[in-house]
Amino acid sequence: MTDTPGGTRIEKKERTRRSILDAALTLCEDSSLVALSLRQVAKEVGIVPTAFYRHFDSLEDLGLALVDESFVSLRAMLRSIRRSDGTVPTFTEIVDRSVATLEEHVHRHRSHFRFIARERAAGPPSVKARIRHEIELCERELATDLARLPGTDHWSSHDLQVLSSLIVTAMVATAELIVAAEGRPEAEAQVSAAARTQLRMVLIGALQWKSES
Amino acid sequence: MTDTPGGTRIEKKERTRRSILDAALTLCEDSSLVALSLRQVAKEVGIVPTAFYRHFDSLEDLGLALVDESFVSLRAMLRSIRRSDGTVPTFTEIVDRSVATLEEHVHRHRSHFRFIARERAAGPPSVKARIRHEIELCERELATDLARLPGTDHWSSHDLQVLSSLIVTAMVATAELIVAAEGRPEAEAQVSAAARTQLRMVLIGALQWKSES
DNA sequence: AGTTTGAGTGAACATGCGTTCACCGAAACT
DNA sequence: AGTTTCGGTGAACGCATGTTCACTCAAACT
Repeated sequence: MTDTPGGTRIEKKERTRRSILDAALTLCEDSSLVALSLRQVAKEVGIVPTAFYRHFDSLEDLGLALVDESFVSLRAMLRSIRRSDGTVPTFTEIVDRSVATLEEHVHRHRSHFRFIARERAAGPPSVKARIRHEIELCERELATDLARLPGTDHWSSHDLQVLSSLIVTAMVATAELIVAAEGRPEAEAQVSAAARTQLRMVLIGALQWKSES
Repeated sequence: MTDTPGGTRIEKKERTRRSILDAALTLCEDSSLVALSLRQVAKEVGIVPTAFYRHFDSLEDLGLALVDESFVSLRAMLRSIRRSDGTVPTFTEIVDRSVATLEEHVHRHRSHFRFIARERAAGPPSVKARIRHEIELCERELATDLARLPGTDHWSSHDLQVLSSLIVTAMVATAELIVAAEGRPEAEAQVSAAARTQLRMVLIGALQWKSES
């Protein structure tokens, strides 16, 4: 296989593992994990099919590793959205900054986002379950963030959760549209403008609705 | 093959075609179109692999037919939501009726909904494109419905479209959750309660937001 | 220096794949 | 009655698949 010189045995193994993960991500780009073959991956990496088993028990196992990896970068995005710059931001600032951050991260980790969007719906059951679980964690994190917003003091955690899941759903859809708008900047600008509008509608609407009840 | 007696040649052909569509829908239930094999379908239907070509040019062609079929039932659902009972309904009534109708239709056409949800993200490019197009049509239909609601008179068609797409996104997500809650009535009740809350938040929020601008 | 470990090898297997082709036989036409 | 149409057949092709097994040979240990 293509060996960048570096020597210690575990380093070499880690390098091969990375190659496998990257190759798999590339190869199932326009199909799905369930349509991916072990031999295809091996050929792409430049190893013999059997060597694959030194790194993963099965393609499903590989899939789970890709899910974990993808959510590491997704979580980094959430953290950088959450990180406030000291001043207390307005709703508009929060919305603008969140959508801008989403846009940037979708570009930087395009194949991870595509992988999640695809396998969430079409992956092997265990992969789907893991993704569902990770997204639920994201929703919960967002719910605790929302709880810190002014005007939500008296909300039940259940209502926060419902609002949070609506927002996450809308943002996942937005991410998919950004990916689809790849290479058409004006289309992407439209998508992010729509996303900002939607977020504002939801936030203002939720607050308004609550103060009525 | 298994022949229910009926005789005229075109009837027989139509019956086989149906069997193929049903078999395909069943077989890719827990994988995807891209992981479906022609021989599998043929075996399930009880015909020899080559006979498949008498009905479809390729699996992709079959996929497109399944998309069309699925959206026929989806459109029926939208029509029955739109059909008013004469009286002018309140927002709450609209929301409750819409979610109830969605719930009922997801149950009645479970595999169609699952198919769309899956192939929308993982299908062959042409199938994905067709689904994307059909969903856009739904969004436009909904936008014209929203325009008939009191309080939206002065909205731009663009804003209506943005709101509409948010609602469709939320309802697609809800449909997926209903499918996932299959056979756990209390989980499903939670999902539909959350969907009603989300719809109310969005509608009230959008109206409020607009009247401010 | 000698031994163990373990990533990568390469042949072999049974199975499944899409597609081709010439063919059959009954329903549908003339 | 005679002919055409056409859904379904079955053998054959070359190729890709997942998994097994006994193997090599250098890095990592003792």
